[in-house]
Amino acid sequence: MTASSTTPYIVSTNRNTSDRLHIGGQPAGGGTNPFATPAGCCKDCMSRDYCVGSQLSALSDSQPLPLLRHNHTLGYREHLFREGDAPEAIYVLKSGAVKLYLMSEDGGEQVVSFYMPGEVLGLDALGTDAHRSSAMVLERACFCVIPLASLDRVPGCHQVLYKLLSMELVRDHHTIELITKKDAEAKMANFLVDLSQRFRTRGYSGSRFNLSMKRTEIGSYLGLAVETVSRILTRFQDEGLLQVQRRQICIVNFARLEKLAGYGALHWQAQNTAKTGSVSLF
Amino acid sequence: MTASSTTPYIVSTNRNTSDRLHIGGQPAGGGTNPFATPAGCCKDCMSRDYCVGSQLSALSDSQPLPLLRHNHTLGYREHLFREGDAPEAIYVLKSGAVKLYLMSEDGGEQVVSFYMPGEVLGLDALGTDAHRSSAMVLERACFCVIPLASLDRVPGCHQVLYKLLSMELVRDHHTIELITKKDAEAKMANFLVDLSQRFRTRGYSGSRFNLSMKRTEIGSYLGLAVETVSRILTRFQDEGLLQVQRRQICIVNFARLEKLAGYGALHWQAQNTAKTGSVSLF
DNA sequence: CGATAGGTTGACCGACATCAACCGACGTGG
DNA sequence: CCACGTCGGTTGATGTCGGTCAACCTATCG
Repeated sequence: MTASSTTPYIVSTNRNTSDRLHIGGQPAGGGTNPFATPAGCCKDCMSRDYCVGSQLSALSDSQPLPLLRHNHTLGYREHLFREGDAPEAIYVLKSGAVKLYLMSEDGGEQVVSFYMPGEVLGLDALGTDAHRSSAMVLERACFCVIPLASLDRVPGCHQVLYKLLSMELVRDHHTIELITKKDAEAKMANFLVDLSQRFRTRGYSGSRFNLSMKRTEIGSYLGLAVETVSRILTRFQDEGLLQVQRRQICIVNFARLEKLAGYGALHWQAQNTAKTGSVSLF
Repeated sequence: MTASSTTPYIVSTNRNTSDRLHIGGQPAGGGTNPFATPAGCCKDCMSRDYCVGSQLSALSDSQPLPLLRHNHTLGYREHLFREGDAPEAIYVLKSGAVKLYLMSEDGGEQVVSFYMPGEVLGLDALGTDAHRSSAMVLERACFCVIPLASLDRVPGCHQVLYKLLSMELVRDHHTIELITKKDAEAKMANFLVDLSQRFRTRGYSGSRFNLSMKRTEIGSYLGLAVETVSRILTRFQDEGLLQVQRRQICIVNFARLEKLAGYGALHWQAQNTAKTGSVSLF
């Protein structure tokens, strides 16, 4: 290991060390904790431009969002909430990475989605009495916590929450489509393209990043066996699409990956591979 | 075919005839259109007890829900809304059946979910500027239409809407689990058990009903080929689990079907088949 | 009556799960 | 510091579930 021994593309990055508060790319700020929210208000927050949560407090720009507990941090494998917990707040992920998953009675877990900085967790319990899924930290994470009780006091918050909720629904629908209609290769390509784009949006490199989840979790999310995930990753590498070393990914040929993501599916989807335009299901 | 020729269990039912406003089971009322909402108010609506939409106007029980256009009806294959349409309202399905689906650029369609009377459509576009999915009528349907503009005037509606939205989210998560972790048999069993329970909730028979969707649509929803759906259905019949004739289903051994639905998955889920208690993922 | 759409059935085979062995990284304790 | 166990990841061999192709059946409708 120790990076860059075999592949010059990949720069060694410190993963899972305690001081690492960001995911992927370079830390965008130099300070101690660049992701600390200034005053319980998004106005001066550096994540503001891509943070979907910031739309909430954008409403109350004049005065800071009340009752916003900020800079709540959790370490690897800690839970933000678990199935059955009573909903108390919604959480804006500021840094790190989180997975949302279901637990079947037999112990098997089903990863439902991965969350990146700027995304909002806990919405799926909004009107209910209990969380129906668990959220576990994959990479030391820092949150803005907005207690449900305080939401009422944010005028106009509903529009924003509705939007976030429906965005999540739409995302899930795409996930369903991805899982049912595409073959393993397309699933992986899609997954990587999606990650890449989300990293880029956040100001990180879209071509060099590291995965915050293990193969098992990718497999669970995409409905593939670990071995398949591994194999496809190395196949992609052999074909010159990307470089991979454990969790570190370096996308070499994004266009081709994108093409694989869009078509290359279960045969009846194929046909017009001619189309070259950007596909981008997401 | 012509019903009951081979299987004594199944009673011939008139499908898709113009006067048939309900799905499955027997019509619960004798009149002309038993599903006509009385006065734009849920108070006297016969679907009230199971209608999740009724929670909305329950809030404003004293005076009827304002601006509620009711008894909007659509025929087979008509669209309630399409991908790209600007959201105008939310729709409570009063009778009939609807499918929600996505269209991939290559023309393939992905069924995302099926809706039954009492369920609410259009929530996934609430905070947004366009529908991201299409809703097509599978069986002549009748809706209560609640224009988005009028929602504000219903005090306390947000709690209800949040709840509906998160319920939908949770449902989708279960769908994802179903699709990724279970084998074809378990998927079908799950699908049927789910349908059965929803019918029962609505006062119809949970053991004898007919499907409002064709095999293709079931296949798309579950991520299976049509042929597989067909084969598994006949296998279930051969094993004495149910009787099937085209769209008509009569569940004979519900317990065993339920067991298949819960476990019987991809091997690593098996193990403790000993447990006999009710499984009910849904 | 023929045309068409939905559904069933059989034969075949390929993608992917499964099983098993192995490897490197990492943490712990002697 | 090394031995060792554990965990995550890779790779190969093998089996099989379910997708694909093709033919056929049945109901429905003009």
